[in-house]
Amino acid sequence: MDRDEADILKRYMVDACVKVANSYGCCDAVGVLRGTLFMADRPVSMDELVEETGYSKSTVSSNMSTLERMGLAKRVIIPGDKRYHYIPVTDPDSLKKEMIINMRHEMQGIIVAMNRTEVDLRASEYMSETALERIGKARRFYMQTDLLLDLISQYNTEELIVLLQQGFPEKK
Amino acid sequence: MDRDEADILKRYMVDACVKVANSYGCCDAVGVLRGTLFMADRPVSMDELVEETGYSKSTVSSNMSTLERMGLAKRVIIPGDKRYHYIPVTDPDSLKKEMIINMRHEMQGIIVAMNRTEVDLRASEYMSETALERIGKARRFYMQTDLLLDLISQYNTEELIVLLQQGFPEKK
DNA sequence: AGTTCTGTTCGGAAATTACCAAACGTCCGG
DNA sequence: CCGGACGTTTGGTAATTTCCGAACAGAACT
Repeated sequence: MDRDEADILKRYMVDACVKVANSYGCCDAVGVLRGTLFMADRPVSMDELVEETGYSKSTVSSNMSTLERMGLAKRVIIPGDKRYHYIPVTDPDSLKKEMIINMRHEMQGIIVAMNRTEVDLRASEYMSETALERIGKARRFYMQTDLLLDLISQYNTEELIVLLQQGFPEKK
Repeated sequence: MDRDEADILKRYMVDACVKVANSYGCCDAVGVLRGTLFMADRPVSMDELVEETGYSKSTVSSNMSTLERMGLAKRVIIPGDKRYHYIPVTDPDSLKKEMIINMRHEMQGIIVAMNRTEVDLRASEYMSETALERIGKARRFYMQTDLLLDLISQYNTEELIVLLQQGFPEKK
């Protein structure tokens, strides 16, 4: 297969991955690399990624590191080849786990901030009831969401779908 | 309450909001404004936001628009005042809805890309079985997740927690 | 009509980021 | 101990983004 053909085949995935990457504040290269990796039919070495994406070696190196950190790519060892090779992470459980970890991290950051703010507020002579109440309400939301995410992480997606589709036992 | 006192009180929330904003690829100003708005004990006009954040009017204007677009702030009308006033969105249902919409949007973008890629792949003379299989597997994951998000959006958080905590009826 | 008080948009300056090429460190096989 | 193949880190540059001030447009009031 020639380069042009490969580029045409992967363009939609690359575009979609770039959009996702951007929505998380990552640069285009992360998306391009993710899409390219996804469309490869075998583990890909760094030079091949350089070749296929047109980015420099250093750009590929650093952005593959971020993809790895995000849990979207993994290094594998090819016997008889001392270079690293990358494969995309497509395993549903890993992807789901990664998504949930990220979301919980966000929740927990906000919860910690709210706790600290509440302490400050109560110590302040200008203690605002409105602010305290708002913090209480919002914190309850974030803590509930965090708990929900924890529960969700204990089931796999199929189980969750079944559970939610059957819903509550009918109350007569 | 003087400015310094207010700044101390809101610092944790501002920091946390900036972090969240950055993780979504937004600039600091979005986070600062969100945190400031959250800590206000009444609807805030744009000049007050200018005053409290130190950003210029134009910066506040454009970034408040993005906060509104993200569903994190809302404009309200104060009778007898022709200026706009902002309030933070803290309603759990709205926040949850917004989160789910964003995630589903991401899922659907990838699904569309995969569908198009599959068409291309099947039409290609170099049709890669590996790629086809990977797309099938991944698409199933994204479609399932999308369905799950849809189901999740039909319950409120309390209901979901109860449902998942009781789990499946014990099978003897 | 004109005036004043809004908020948005525009153009440019400053700061930040993405990217590349080259230098560097490291690991292996001789 | 020495080359050679790899991947990472660094320094500089080009491009992008952020932000501000000024110009602008729209109400509401006189």
